[in-house]
Amino acid sequence: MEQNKIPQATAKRLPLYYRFLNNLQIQGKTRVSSKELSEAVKVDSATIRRDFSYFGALGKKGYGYNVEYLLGFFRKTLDQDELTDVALIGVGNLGTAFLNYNFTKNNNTKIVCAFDADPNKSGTEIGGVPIYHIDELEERLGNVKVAILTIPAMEADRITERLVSKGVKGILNFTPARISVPDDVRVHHIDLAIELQALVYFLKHYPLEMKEEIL
Amino acid sequence: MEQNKIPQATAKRLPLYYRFLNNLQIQGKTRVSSKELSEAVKVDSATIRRDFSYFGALGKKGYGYNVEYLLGFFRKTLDQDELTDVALIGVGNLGTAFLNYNFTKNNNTKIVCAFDADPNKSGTEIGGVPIYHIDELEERLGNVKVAILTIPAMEADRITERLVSKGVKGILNFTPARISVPDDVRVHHIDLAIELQALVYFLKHYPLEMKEEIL
DNA sequence: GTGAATATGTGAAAAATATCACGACTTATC
DNA sequence: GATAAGTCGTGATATTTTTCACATATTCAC
Repeated sequence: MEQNKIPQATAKRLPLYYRFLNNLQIQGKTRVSSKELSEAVKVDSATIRRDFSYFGALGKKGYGYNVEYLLGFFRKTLDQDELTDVALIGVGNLGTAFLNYNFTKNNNTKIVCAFDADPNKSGTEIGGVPIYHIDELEERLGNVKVAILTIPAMEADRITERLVSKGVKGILNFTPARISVPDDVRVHHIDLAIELQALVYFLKHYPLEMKEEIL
Repeated sequence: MEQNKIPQATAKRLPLYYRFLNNLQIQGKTRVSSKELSEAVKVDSATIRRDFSYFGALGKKGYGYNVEYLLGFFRKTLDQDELTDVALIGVGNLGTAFLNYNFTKNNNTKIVCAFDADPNKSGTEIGGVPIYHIDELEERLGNVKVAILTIPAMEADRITERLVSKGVKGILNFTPARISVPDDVRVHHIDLAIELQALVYFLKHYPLEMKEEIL
């Protein structure tokens, strides 16, 4: 809430910066320049400096940035200290990939429950996350505010409605369906087929430019 | 190559438009307005009209767009008639999700081969796609120009190098690693952990605005 | 200390993207 | 056919994002 004057483009890069700073610290590096960081994350160094500058003067001229200080700052900014609970809907291959991925390690998010329509999956667990039948969604969801949707497109609307009426405010939607939600619910779409098609389109129509990094 | 004057933001939306037009045709609709389309794909109607206008006057004032005509136009524009072969590297949960997803149905892309380091997977196939051992990459890859990377981050650099030296020009990178490639190779990063973190960040810091659709 | 090298932070400019708003044309209705 | 309603295509404008380029400050080597 503090300053939401931070451009969205910047906000989207913060987790990326955070992870690389984390890597640097693990490697024992104590300082880093915007140029080095730029090479690592493939973002223009001026953009990085600009991004950081929205939070104040975090670096030192002629020196660069102190890794530990910067990391500490971002930890607070990105709320790395409080864990956000997440629910996963749809335990197919994609859903399973999420469950096996240990988000908590580098992230402030944790998948606390998963749901699937297949009764054979109910009662089991993957990656330590219990899987419930989708019919139990309302009773098992608790106070979770964020959900990952990895179900068939056909069911997206119905499940979304149920999630929203249980108070979910953020949805990471992997289905091709463009779901409708109230204004106070945020949806990020990640459409794998479209990403692939867009890549192919760029390859054919935007020949060898000096740029990468479109996404 | 024709006109690469089409803005990249527009180009990224084309596959989305294409898919929804396809749905409309299947539903038997013959005409559609930018307003209707807008509601379906959650993109401002003026933006849609602007996007379309880069390709000329595709619609009719007072009428809207003819679904069949528009679809035919995009089919050509998006090269839906020629199939692009794709290789998949890394047959874990995420990779398997891709193999089971039938891209060819609505898309102009086809995964023709997959590779994994696990010898138990070599020789098998998933979704009709043969899986080879990663050691056979060079001999089995053939003339494939696009690859999907669903492997552990640690191996990203080495595999990328091998792909690039075999002539791959486009990589859809799902690893958290930011890979380095020559200027004529295009990489799109999709970083699942970062997407989730960004969503959480937006939820906490950008309270209930009237906008959705950040991604 | 001193000079060279390094790197930030930012005003200003550029580029990219999104939106407004309206003239022009089409369709539908009576 | 005349009127009303609907919708595109686009000039103009607004907004967002990126990049340039440099004054200013710090570090390093000797």
